[in-house]
Amino acid sequence: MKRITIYDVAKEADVSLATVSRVINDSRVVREDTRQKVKEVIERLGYKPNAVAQGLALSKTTTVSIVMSEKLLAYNAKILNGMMDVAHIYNYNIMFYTTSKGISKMQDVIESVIKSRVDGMILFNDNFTQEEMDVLNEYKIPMVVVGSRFEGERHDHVGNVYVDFEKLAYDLVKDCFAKGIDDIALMEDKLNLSMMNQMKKGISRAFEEEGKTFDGYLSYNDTYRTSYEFYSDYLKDHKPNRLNIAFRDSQAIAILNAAREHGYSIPEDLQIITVLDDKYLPMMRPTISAYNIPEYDMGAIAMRVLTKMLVAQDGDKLEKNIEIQAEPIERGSTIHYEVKEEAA
Amino acid sequence: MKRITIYDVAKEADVSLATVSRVINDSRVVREDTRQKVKEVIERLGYKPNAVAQGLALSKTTTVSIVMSEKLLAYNAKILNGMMDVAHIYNYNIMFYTTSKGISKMQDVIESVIKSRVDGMILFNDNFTQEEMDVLNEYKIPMVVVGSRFEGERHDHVGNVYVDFEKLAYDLVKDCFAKGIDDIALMEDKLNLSMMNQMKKGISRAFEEEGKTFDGYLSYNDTYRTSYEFYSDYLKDHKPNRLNIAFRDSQAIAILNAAREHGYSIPEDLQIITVLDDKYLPMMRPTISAYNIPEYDMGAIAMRVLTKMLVAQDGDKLEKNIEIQAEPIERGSTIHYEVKEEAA
DNA sequence: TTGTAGGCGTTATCAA
DNA sequence: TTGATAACGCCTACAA
Repeated sequence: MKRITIYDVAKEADVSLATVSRVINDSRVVREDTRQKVKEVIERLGYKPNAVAQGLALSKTTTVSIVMSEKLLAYNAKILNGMMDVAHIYNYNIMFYTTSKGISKMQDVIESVIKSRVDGMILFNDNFTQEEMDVLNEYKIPMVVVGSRFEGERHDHVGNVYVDFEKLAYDLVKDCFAKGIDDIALMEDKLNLSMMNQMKKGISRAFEEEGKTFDGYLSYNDTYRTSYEFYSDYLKDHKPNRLNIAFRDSQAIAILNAAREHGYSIPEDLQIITVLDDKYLPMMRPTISAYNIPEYDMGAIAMRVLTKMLVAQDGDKLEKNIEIQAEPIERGSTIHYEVKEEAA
Repeated sequence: MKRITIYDVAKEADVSLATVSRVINDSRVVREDTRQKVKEVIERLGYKPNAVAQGLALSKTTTVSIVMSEKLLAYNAKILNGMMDVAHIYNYNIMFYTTSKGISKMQDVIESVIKSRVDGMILFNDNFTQEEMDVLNEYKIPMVVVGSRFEGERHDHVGNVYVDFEKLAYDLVKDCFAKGIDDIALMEDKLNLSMMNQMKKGISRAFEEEGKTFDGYLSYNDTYRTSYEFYSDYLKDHKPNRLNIAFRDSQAIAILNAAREHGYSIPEDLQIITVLDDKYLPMMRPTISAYNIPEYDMGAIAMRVLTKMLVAQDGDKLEKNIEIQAEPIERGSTIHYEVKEEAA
């Protein structure tokens, strides 16, 4: 069961190992007939180059790591798929790391990432502290932060692929004002705190521009059950807000179920819009409006940016910061008004 | 920016690299004061052992790969979390591979897995052919197949952590018979074909034991949209079956929505039960019954079995095949009958 | 076009 | 208890 090595191939093909190395690396200096001979032997022996040895020899592992929190994993399958596909196209392997509260802290992950000498990494925003970022910065590992706008210091080795949630929220609220709605609630989502903050900022900015103050931030726990109970409770001594902004599906569904059970109808009494779309939203009755965030693309772009960073020479200018556009999708949980665009 | 190596540490600490190697590997033969000295230097220089070089020297990478299909990723977050946590506990890194129709075929993945010299791998069932398995078998890579019962040849290097869907389906149908229901439909799920087949087998076996034939297999496409349309159509010239078995949430929800829109009420006119539970099922109205499959544990167990296989000596007997129990969860979409158990 | 030899960063064996 | 030194499997000048 001994794994066969480049030596075995060389001996069998009666050439030196350098030649074998050349053919497996597609060097063009090797004569056609010897190339064929070597290839035949490789095939016959079933030789597979040892990537570990290659990595050591080249100081380059052609693997990049992706690290995200376990909690977010369930919501980011598409983004992950985008990353995986692009990584595969560029022949990068993926070292996958998750962080979880009890078991595996970001610190451990960073330690592992450094030891395994990956060429670069992708980090999900909301998943690291400034301290942790500092460690990473010491090692100057090329990385791209994905999700929301990265608000830390911009080093040359970090890129950012993001949705501008501040702007999204701002635009949404401005739009509501134009429709005469200013009774707005934003449901907290503890899973995405920095995104949450950016949303809050955007909403507040819109309010302030009208000389108003936003006070519709509803803070509670982060599961469906607790959201549902919270909102059921809330409705006992509040009327529902006219527009309710939820971040994820389960919050939106919690509002929907609780409101209906309190005799309210949607969208007449209250409207609901979710930020992150999801296949479950159109399964609800009524269907729930959301934003179309091209998650797969976002992952794909993030990985592509990273691969570009990895091959870039010093001095190459490349766009490491890319904003992803999110478009509203109107469904049954919001009322459609005439679009107020002036230009055709 | 040169990465510092064991040599740098050795020189700085004024010992040989062998000694440094000993302290980072917790060898007990090194004198306490030199250990301290070396440790201090390691700390000061921020030295991190190069896992690639270690891998080469030891012929052991302490990484295992997980490979699953992109489509399944969205449904298997918990199982993945279980695997990741256990891997982390045992200090294994994870090489993550996904297969997708257009981009990355199983064959490529196998190629990569072999090249990267992982110590073992976890495969999701329904994601490989016999041929591919044959390739893997040649290399005798320790692996565990997770999900459903593995029906291929049992080599010594493959384990299996699974839910017995045949039995689950059989028991469910027997139960129905006992309640006087024999009008049963099973919705096809193209994402999980081998599980589907095992379900079908179990149902058919139960029917045959009663001298009946099962003909309620409803086959169609695999998205919510198409399921919904299919079932809406189906209801135009069929009455709904009394019991409808769905595999995943979206199929169950499709049935629920379509049936209600046709004026049927649930569970009075038709009952629905889903195999794979999910947080969305209890959000529906009515809430939808399902089975409790401990997914996180399943992943954790699978990874644990793999790690055990990796350290096992030849001749060690260890339980590589583990069945995971699934318990029914009764919710609003099924009618609760008195349990017919005899023993208290 | 091919081969030789040194290096990539560790671990392990054997002496000292 | 420590230190040389030979692997581990590959790549790449440099020489032939």
